[in-house]
Amino acid sequence: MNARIVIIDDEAQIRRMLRIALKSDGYEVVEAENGEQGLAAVVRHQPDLVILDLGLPDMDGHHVLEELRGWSRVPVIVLSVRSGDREKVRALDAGAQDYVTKPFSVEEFLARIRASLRDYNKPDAPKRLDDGHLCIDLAKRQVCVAGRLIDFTPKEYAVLTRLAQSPNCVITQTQLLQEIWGPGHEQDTHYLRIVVSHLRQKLGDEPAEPRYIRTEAGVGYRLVFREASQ
Amino acid sequence: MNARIVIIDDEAQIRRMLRIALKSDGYEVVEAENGEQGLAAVVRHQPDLVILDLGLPDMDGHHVLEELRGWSRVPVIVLSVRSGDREKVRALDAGAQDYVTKPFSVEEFLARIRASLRDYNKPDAPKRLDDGHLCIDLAKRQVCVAGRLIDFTPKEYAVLTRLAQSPNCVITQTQLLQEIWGPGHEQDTHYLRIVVSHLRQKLGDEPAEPRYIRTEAGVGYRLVFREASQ
DNA sequence: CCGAGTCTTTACGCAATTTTTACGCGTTGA
DNA sequence: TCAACGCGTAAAAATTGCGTAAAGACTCGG
Repeated sequence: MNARIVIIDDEAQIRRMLRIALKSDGYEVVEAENGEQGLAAVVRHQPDLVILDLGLPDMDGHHVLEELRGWSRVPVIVLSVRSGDREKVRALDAGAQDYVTKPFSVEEFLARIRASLRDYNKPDAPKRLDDGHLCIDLAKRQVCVAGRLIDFTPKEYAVLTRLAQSPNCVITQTQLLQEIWGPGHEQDTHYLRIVVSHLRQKLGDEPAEPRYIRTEAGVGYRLVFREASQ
Repeated sequence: MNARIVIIDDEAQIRRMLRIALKSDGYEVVEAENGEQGLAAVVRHQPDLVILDLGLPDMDGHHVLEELRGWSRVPVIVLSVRSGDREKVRALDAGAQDYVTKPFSVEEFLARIRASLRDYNKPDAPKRLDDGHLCIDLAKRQVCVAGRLIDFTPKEYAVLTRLAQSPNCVITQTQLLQEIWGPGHEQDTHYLRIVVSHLRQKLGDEPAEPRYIRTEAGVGYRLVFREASQ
């Protein structure tokens, strides 16, 4: 989960300071001391964010940003001693997420990094289970069986996704009843049997030899998933 | 294409300057001179960006941001005379996209607005949906059905486009009510039913087997789109 | 100040979902 | 062997939520 950050800056001092600050915040850091190295590092390490100094020895920082934007939309925070409007406008319009002028406060800089990562990495958790036959898309709230979209009632969907959250693990009856029907329904196990029955019908599961929802007698249920992706 | 921007600032001078600069760049501008007015304006005008001054007469700017983030993810650029790290870190971590210290360069400020608008409107949000029968153009704010332009009331349009921003995903009733009717209306689900009813009529959708707006009972609604083009 | 358009309130028929009730089947243990 | 128990299924009854219409309240521009 630790974000990876590429620093492109020719000053070893700045790199050192940033590296220490970033690592202590749990980021993975990759350093590059010129534009060419920087672009190579972005290709190689696929970072979640890039810190780019405009004053590089081999090529103009604006040029680096321009080239980068030709094939990547990774968020870039530009760093510069130059504080002229023109520079800032140019960098921001070229696709930089933010522009920070040296000298800067480390705390503020880290906060700007957090903001960039947060805002950019929004579509990050498309949780999905798919084994070719059954596909559960938690983000879209959609379930397919053999390519067919299936409709579920709220309770049915809740039970199925609760099981899907911990594939291949037994979820106890009490747990399911408490979490879905609310406290005070721990004894109503027949609700569960009915819902599971409907689920198996819609999933094309035979209760004698169920492919997906296995019964653990007296305990609870388990969703069996072979090729579970993350 | 014209983005709408809400300015929340108590100083008429600053508002005036921003208004002139923003309008000359083609933005639609709405002004508010305190926090309460500002929040109301965001609910009412559904802006694409918010400019928020931290020094407001009625409530703390941080508090405004906090409340706003409870129900909206519209990008916010914070404006302040205070330049302390703590302030900046707090605002950025609370969900601000950017933090600009007064006095500031108008050119730079406009560039930061362009950057925020550009970066925020990127994630998986197609500006235009078209399946041959229904065409939703979010940029032009136009909707066609079978080649005919359709008129919608503001609420109808807001619901439709909110659904269109995440095609094929369920948007919960609470989400729709909070984002469009504002906080405090989470329970008024019948508003939604009425608006959806009107939308289906205008879209030529039968509620029994809806082609476009599908009901997820007890949860929310989903805009079904097969051939979503760019 | 008025009227058109919009939003809110109110009301009611209908459909879907949940809960209740009932019954058959296999396993287990006395 | 058979009674008790947990499970699965199928129906009903009850409850909840949905869709629509229509009337009153509100807003805004002229």
